[in-house]
Amino acid sequence: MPELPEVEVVRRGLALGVAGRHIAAVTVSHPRTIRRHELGAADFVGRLAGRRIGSASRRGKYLWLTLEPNGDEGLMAHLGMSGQLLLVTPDTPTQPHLRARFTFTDAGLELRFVDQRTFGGLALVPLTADGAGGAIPLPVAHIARDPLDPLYDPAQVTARMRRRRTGLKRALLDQTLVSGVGNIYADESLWRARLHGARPTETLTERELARLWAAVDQVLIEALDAGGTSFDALYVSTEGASGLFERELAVYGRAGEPCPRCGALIRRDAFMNRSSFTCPRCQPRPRRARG
DNA sequence: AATGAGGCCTGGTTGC
DNA sequence: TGCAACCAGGCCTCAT
Repeated sequence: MPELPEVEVVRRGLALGVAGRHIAAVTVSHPRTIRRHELGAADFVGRLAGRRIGSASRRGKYLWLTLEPNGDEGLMAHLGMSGQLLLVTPDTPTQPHLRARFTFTDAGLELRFVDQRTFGGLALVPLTADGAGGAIPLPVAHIARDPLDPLYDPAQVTARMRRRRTGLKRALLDQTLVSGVGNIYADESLWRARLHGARPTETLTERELARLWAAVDQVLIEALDAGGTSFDALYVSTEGASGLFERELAVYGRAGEPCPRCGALIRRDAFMNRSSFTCPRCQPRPRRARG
């Protein structure tokens, strides 16, 4: 599942593979893929042709390519659950779930958006000031900075978190509080910090939250170093490579296996129509639980 | 305003 | 064997 480390791997691939190149032509083969591009496929395709790509940026799980000459527009992408941005030779056979295709004037590798479950999408969007001298796509300007952002401020996130009246894991997954963390890295971070996701946010101490942010940083960086987590092979880099972090997962997807720290059996619980994995001994469920 | 539930999607897996 | 139900889950919309 693409969360922050996976998206960052893809961003790096795009920075190396498409920055500075001129788009020749674009084709869109599934309308849902550009559902966030309000003016439709013809507008999307027409406005991209001939544009030069500037840089590849990211916030949380969103990434975007700035478009020149003005740099005030961007091609925004979200991978959803199964989106892939692949750099392939033009003669590569059409993938079963190919949704969009970008060719370039230099006849080098082309860019393909492949997305089995179509939760992902592309849109051509205006960029707006991010309040710190940078730019951010207007539709995602409300997303919080992520832990790898130089301007990310854990003390501020701690303060906001303690004002919430919700459960810890729910808050950790809220992209307007801190972005980039999804179900896998939320569970891994909570396990490392020995916190249960059902802790009411207002009961968390500064010390506990400091422990959590340290764990989040660690998990994200280690996952990035491993090239991300390719839990069901739906996530790959621009070169088609799987990430290797799955083998490092302590709890996610490991129900019934021993906790790597204490040996108690990992449990799976339903949470928000999905799953949460915890160690019952390292992360006892609080008496006053929320979520 | 803040919080939470529901819906969108497809294909692999599971159970009958 | 065949079919239906289930599951993965990020994020948007809507209700409270």
